[in-house]
Amino acid sequence: MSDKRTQLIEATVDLFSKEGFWNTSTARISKHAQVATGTLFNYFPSKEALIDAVYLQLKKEVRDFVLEAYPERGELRERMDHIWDHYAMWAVANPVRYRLLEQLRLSDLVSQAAIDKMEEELAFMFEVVGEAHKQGLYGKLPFGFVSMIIHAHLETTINYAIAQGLSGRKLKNHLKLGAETLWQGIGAKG
Amino acid sequence: MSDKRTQLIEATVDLFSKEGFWNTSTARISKHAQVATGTLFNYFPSKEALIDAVYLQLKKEVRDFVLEAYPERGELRERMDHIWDHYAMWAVANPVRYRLLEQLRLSDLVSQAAIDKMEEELAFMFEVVGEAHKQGLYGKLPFGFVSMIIHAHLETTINYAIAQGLSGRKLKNHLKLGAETLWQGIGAKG
DNA sequence: TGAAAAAGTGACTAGTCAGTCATTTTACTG
DNA sequence: CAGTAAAATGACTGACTAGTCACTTTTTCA
Repeated sequence: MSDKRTQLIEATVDLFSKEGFWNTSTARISKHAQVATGTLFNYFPSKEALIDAVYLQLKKEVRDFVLEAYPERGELRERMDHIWDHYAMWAVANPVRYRLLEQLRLSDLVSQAAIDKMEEELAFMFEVVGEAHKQGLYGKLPFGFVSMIIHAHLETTINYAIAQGLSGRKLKNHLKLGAETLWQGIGAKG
Repeated sequence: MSDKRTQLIEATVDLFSKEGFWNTSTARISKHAQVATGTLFNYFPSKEALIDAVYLQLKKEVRDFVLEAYPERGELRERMDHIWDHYAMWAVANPVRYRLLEQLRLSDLVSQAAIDKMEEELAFMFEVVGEAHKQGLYGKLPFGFVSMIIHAHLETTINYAIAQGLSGRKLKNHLKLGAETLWQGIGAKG
């Protein structure tokens, strides 16, 4: 991975976060990366390709963090908790990158190819949700609905933690509270 | 309210939904509204003012729908259910407008003044959340966290209903299920 | 009816954009 | 060193942008 490529991606993350996608021209990115405008297009054939690369880079960072010490062969609940905690901790430790990732996800700027590629690499996360469903942990709720609830609730838990600037033990407690609220809500009754 | 003003707002809603904000120029909006480019700027001093007007128009539509037959003096739970159901039903009946509203909310394109103005007009919705908090309905959860959860969960409930194309009795049942899940999750224990 | 006001028009301006390409600089090889 | 390939450069292009303004058409009302 070339040095200039990394510089360009980091400059893009920085400017997108500070100014938003739409106020960030390729010229500004090049300048910020201390590189000529043409050089950007030596590394990325188009602005869209650069955005894809930024998206994939950030997703890769999350995945790597979540997979650190991941209990591959542990109990379902243990794996779920690991993902929940690590995903949230990465987000809280990297709020700028997390926000950018969320914005990119909703923006239509990332190509379907890039999204597909990353969903493949994050498959292990979706698997645990499916596994829990098979074990009947969700009661009568439809699977698709539960998936959406889990995702939204994790996002909300993260957003609150970032807004409150939680860290350390307070963060741990909040994440636990968030998870409890979720399970209490979607858990099978009785 | 002038006819051309309405045409321009509707054309903007239409193009923003179809093409996104950033691929929609004032020239295209004018053309779509069958009006000259200059006419747009007779009605709105700038593109931003037009976007504000679109935002306020959509919010007004939601508010009017929610306030229809609103049980102003009813029990807290009755009022909450009314808001929950009507907000969601508007969204499901107007998915394009709902999506645009959500996107605008996250986009930084709407001026703070417009946001403030609308929050004032939607104050009655926030009040019920606060009232429920005072009655201790949320148990040990912090108020700010509960507010975010309620909002996110309503959004999720709506998104699932739209994705599944629910309507009629199926929609009613789904909304009830969504509300139950929420209360089961955030409700005070014991 | 006629004159003044209001509403509507679209060619135009000044500026921005993504992307190109002829040229220069750097890195490598023998 | 020389010779060559690869990398980097930045002035430039054509397409597009929000917004303007001198002008035309329509509406109003005495």
